[in-house]
Amino acid sequence: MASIKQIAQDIGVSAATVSNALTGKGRVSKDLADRIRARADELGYRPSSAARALKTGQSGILGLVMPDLTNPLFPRIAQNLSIAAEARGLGILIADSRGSETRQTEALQQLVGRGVDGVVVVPQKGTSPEAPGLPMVTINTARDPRNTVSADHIGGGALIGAHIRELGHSHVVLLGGDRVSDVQQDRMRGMREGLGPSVRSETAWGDAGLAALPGLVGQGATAILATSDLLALTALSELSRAGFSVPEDVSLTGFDDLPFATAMHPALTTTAQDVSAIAEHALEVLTGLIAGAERPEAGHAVPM
Amino acid sequence: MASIKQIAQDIGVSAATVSNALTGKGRVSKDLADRIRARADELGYRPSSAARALKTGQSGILGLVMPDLTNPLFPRIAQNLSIAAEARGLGILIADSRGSETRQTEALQQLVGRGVDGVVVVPQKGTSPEAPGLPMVTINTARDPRNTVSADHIGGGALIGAHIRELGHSHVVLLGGDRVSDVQQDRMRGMREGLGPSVRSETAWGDAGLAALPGLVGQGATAILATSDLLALTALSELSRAGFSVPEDVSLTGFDDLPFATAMHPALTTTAQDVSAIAEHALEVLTGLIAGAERPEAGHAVPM
DNA sequence: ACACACTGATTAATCGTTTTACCAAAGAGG
DNA sequence: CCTCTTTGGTAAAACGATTAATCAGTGTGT
Repeated sequence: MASIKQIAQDIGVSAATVSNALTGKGRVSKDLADRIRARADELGYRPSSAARALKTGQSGILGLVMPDLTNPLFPRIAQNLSIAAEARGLGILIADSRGSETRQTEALQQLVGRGVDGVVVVPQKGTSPEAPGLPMVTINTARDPRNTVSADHIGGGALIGAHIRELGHSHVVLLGGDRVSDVQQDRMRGMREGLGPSVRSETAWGDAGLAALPGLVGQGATAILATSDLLALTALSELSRAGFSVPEDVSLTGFDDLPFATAMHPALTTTAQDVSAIAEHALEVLTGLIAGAERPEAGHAVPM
Repeated sequence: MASIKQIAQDIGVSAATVSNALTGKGRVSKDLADRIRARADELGYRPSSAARALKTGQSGILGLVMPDLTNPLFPRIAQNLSIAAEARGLGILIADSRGSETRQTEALQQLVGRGVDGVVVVPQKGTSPEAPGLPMVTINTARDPRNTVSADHIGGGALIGAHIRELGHSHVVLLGGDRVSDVQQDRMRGMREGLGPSVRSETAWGDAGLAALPGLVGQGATAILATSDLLALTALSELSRAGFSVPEDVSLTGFDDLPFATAMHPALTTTAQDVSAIAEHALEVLTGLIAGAERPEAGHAVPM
C-alpha cells in the first residue's frame, strides 16, 4: 500500500532520493538515509515488484518445469531448487507437465508469458525442450546433449553394480521402468560397467519385466537391480506375491534413496543423488546465463 | 520484446486501440481488430505481465505455503492446486516452510513482497498463520478455527474404525505421529467414533509409541491404526523386526493413500482424501475473496 | 433542419520504481 | 578571489499496459 512517493512526502524529499536511500545506489547522506529507512519500515513499505520488474526488465522469478510432481524424487529437486533460489533472493514459479510432452511445452510458454527471468527444466522422459530466447538450464543426464547438470547416473549405477559383484552374485537381473528414459538408460549402463564381464546380467523392462521376475529368479538370478526405488518397491511386491522373500531368496536394490527406502524392512539397498548440489549448480549456471554469461560447453555431473 | 506500441506503429493506430483490440474491451471495428491480432502473433507478442500488474494491481499469481514438500502428500496437494489455478489462468508461486514455523511466516512475507494476489496455506502442525491484509485460505482440518477447506479427517477416521470393528477386532492400537497435529488428532477422534464403545483401544504416539507396538501386540492387540501411511510403513518395519507379520499376526491401516501404499504387499488398508476436490474448493473460495466476496463463515469438509 | 445517439478511434493520465542528467552549495587549491 | 571538485540532492523521463474522457463523423428520429 505504502509507496515510495508516500515516504518521500512524509520526509520531505524527492522520490528519487528515497529510492536511492533504500537501494543504496545513489548519493544520500547517512543521516537522511537512516530517517528514510526508519519511516519505510514504520509504514511497512514493500517495493512493488511489478513496478520494479517493469522498469528493470527483471522479475526476480525463475520458472521450474517438472515432469511429474507425484513422483517423490521431483518435489525433492523442487525443494532444493527453491532453497537455492531463496538464497539468491529469487522466487520460483513451478509448473507441472504431468507426464505429457505437449503440456510441457505449454508450461514453458506459460512461464515465459508470466515474465520469468529464466527456467530450469527437468525434461519429460525422452524429450529435450527448448525455451524461446530465454535463459534455460536442463537437469537430466549425461546422455542428453542439452543437459546442463545432473547426477552421475552412470557412476551411481557402477557403484551399485560393483557392490553386487563384490557380494559374490554371478547372475542378476537389471530392471528398468521405461526404455525411453535417458536417466534409466544411463543407470543401466553404469550397472553393467560396475558388474563387469564376469557377472551374467539380463535386462527386463516395464510391466512385462516385472511379470518375468519370478521366472528369472527361478532360473537362478540372485539379485534384482532396479533403476529406481519406486520400481524396486513394486518388484518387492511382485516377488513376495510369488513366494520369494527379500533378501533371503533374492537381493534387491533401488535408486534415489526415497524416504520409504530406509523405512522398509529390510532397508532397501539404494544410492542417493546429491540433489542439493545439483540444485545449487543449476542455479549457479542459470543466474550466470541471466547475467549474460556464456553457456558452459559441457554438462556437469554431480558424483553420487 | 514486442510491445503494444510496436504493433500500434506498424498498423498505424494508437496504442489504446491495440490494447482494446487485444483485450476485447473498448470499441474497435471487426476489421481493424483482426489486422491487429494478426500483426500481434506475427511478432509473437506477449503482454508484459509486469506492466499489466502495475496498472491493474493484480499479478495473476497466487502464493502457496507448504509445510514440507518432502512429505509426499503435500506435492499432491500442490499439484492439484496448480491444476485448479491453471484452469483459472492463474500461476502459482510455491514456498516451502520446511518444518519450521518461523520459516512459515517468512515465506508468507516473501510471497506478499512478490505481489501475489492471494495465498493458500497448509499450516505447519499446530500453527495458524495470518497474512497481513491479503486474501488467504487455509487447508487444515475442522479443529482449526481459521480452516477454510479440508478433508473430513474425522469422517475418514470413522470409516476406518468402523471397517476394523466390522472385521471383528476387539482390541486395537491407535498410532499417532505427533500430538500437536490437529489433523492427526481429528483422525484419531474419528477412529474412536468408528470403533465404538465395544472395541478396546489404546493410544500410542511418536517414537515411544512405535517402540511399544510389539509389546502391545503381545498383550493381545490385533490391529494397528496409524494416522498416516508413512507412519504405517514405519510401524510395519518395526513389527516385522519384532517377528510379527502383517496381516497374519496383526492388521495394519494407514491414511492418505500414498502411491507406495498400493504397491506394498499386502496392500495397505488406507483411505484417500479427495485432494482434487479440496484444491478446487480452496481456489473457488480464494478467487472469490480476491474478487471482494465475504469470507464464508465456516470451513468446508470434503468427504472421504 | 436540428438535436441526439451511436460508432470507432484518439489523448492523456496513471500505476511505482529506477536512472540519467543536471544543479546548488560547500570546501579545496592556487 | 576565482576556478575546480566533491557532496547531496532534485527533476523528469522512461518501462508497457489500461482506461476514463473526449472527439469527429455518421446516421436517425421528429
